[in-house]
Amino acid sequence: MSVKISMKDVAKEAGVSVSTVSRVLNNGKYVTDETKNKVNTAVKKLNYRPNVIARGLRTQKTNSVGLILPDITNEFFGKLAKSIEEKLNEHNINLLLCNSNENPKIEKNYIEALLDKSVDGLIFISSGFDENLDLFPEDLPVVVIDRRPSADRNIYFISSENKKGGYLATKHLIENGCRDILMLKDEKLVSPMNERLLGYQAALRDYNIDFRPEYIIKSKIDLKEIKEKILKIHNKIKFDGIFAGADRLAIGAIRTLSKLGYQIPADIQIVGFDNIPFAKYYNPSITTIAQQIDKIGHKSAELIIELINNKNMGQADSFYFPVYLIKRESTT
Amino acid sequence: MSVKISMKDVAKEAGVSVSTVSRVLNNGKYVTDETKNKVNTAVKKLNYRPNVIARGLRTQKTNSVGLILPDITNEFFGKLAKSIEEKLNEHNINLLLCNSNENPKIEKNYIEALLDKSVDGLIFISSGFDENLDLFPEDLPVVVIDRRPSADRNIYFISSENKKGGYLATKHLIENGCRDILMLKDEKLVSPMNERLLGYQAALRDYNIDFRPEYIIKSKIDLKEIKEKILKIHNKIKFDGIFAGADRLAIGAIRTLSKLGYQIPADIQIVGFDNIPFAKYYNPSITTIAQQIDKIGHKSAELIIELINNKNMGQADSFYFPVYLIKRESTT
DNA sequence: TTGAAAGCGCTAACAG
DNA sequence: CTGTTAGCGCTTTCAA
Repeated sequence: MSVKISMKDVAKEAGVSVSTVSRVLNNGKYVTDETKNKVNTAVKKLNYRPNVIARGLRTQKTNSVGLILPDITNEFFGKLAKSIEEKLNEHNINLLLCNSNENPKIEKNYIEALLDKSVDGLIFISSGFDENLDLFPEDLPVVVIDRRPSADRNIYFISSENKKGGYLATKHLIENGCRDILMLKDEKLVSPMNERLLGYQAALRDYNIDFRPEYIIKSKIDLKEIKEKILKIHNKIKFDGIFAGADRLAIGAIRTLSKLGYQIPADIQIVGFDNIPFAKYYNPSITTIAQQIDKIGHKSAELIIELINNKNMGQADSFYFPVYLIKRESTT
Repeated sequence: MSVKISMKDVAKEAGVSVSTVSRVLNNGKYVTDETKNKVNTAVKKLNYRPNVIARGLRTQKTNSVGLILPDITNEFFGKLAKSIEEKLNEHNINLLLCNSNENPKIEKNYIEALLDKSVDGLIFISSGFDENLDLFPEDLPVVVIDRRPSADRNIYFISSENKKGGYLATKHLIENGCRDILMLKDEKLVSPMNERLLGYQAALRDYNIDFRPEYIIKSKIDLKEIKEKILKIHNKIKFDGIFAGADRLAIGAIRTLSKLGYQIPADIQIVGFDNIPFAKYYNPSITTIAQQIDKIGHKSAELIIELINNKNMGQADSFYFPVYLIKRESTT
């Protein structure tokens, strides 16, 4: 079975020329039903499958899209990847997935590899090193998600209403009686977390609570590191509420504080961000800000497809998806 | 910048022929250092990058490997994908990732798409529908992970010592005093869970405890479904220990039982499987059987590379990686 | 050591 | 409506 069948074989079998076979396979315009049948029969009989490499060489299209993201094991990116892939698959577009591991060097290699592979478009979640954006050719369809490029590039961007999320979380804590509210965030300079921080600050301001920089706790989004940070500050700073910029941070915090003897939410209330599946099943379950990951993923896929089919869409747009608070046991 | 540079341009710039350029780029054999220099200079100057599509058409190699797995948002598969990708990346091989979503139909489409793309090899985690294995051409390098194909195919297979894991978990519970031990497993007929079940049964036998089929609780690996199952049986069946075939199942069970008022581990002890990152940070932290996912991933990648480079490796092997128990708070 | 030329499998003018 | 032909960019004989 392993002998490769080409269009030539089909053409011979059907008694027509290769171009006719090609026509039938591609759109069927200008072909009699009879020839069409002959060709289709031959295709079936020989079990012919077009060689997409050859087609790609000729058409300069590969029907593939690259996705570069920082870490597939992070449930946010994992779900995003899944929903993007789902949508692309509906359109018979393949996804080339690349983990940059938050490493600009690896990210650069991947961008180049994907360009070499002639992907039709690129969906990009930055590791935070904006210079890599310069690697994209002008005419390559690109959609950036989640982490906004700081430079004033004319680029499509999709994310959640992060600032609003930070505001909602903080407001919820304040209205529940918290006055000394920590924020847990990552260390990135440019990231959705900074928007969340802005929301946090805005809420404090609206409720006439002073913002204190030492209440911002920075940590990688890593259970172990956040544990160490909490241990380090819990008896130096007095606090009755925590806005964690990611559910992972919330989990690390809850676990650590519980071990220290604090009651959640009686002593300390906590709000997370992302609504990862475990948030609902943690002990206690975690109040969190939900992002509509599926919508973001599907929109990205749809947008990249649109850009591929119609490269001149003019001024690039940004899209921000709504977030909402889900009340659970970690707040009163 | 967006004008595509081809070998022709480089040849012209360097004042040599395309075949010489090709030689320099590929191995540099039979070329004077002088010509080599001229070519390399031209390559740099023009910022030339070879067109991998054209090369693929010519050489029938694509330097890419397909990975089909059931669900990237499952942390086990996510980590696996990451470690596979890592290793392949070291060898400049690209990974085409496909989510079958546990759906044989989608899986079939992906297999065909990957074959069409002329991937050099395929790493495969089955959705459980063995017929799809028949789609692989005889001469395609294939490595199957985790879910063993039932048929007697001559195929490379890699997984953990699942039976031993089930044994260790159950033994631990028994030695901690449990006598009525539930096992939580998925509903798949062919899967690592069945090996784990065998280990569970073996341990019961070794300790002279009767195996009772009604103590096997079947559920999708889904927090919500396991919750429903637990609610349904907790006052029908008396039990003092649970071996959960996956940490997700353990989490669903712990959460549900806690809400019902049971103390973990005082009333009921629980052992999970996989050692997902959250296992350590759950409340209570979860005793679990750890798989060496990185080793499995790296081995798969190395193996597929070997198979690609040397297709006739004769009789296919199987590899089983050790597992071990990590003691945490969910058992005494 | 180098160059000319064929051809991988396909699509897209162009001619008929 | 169909066939002939050129050529996408590269590698690989073959001849020089």
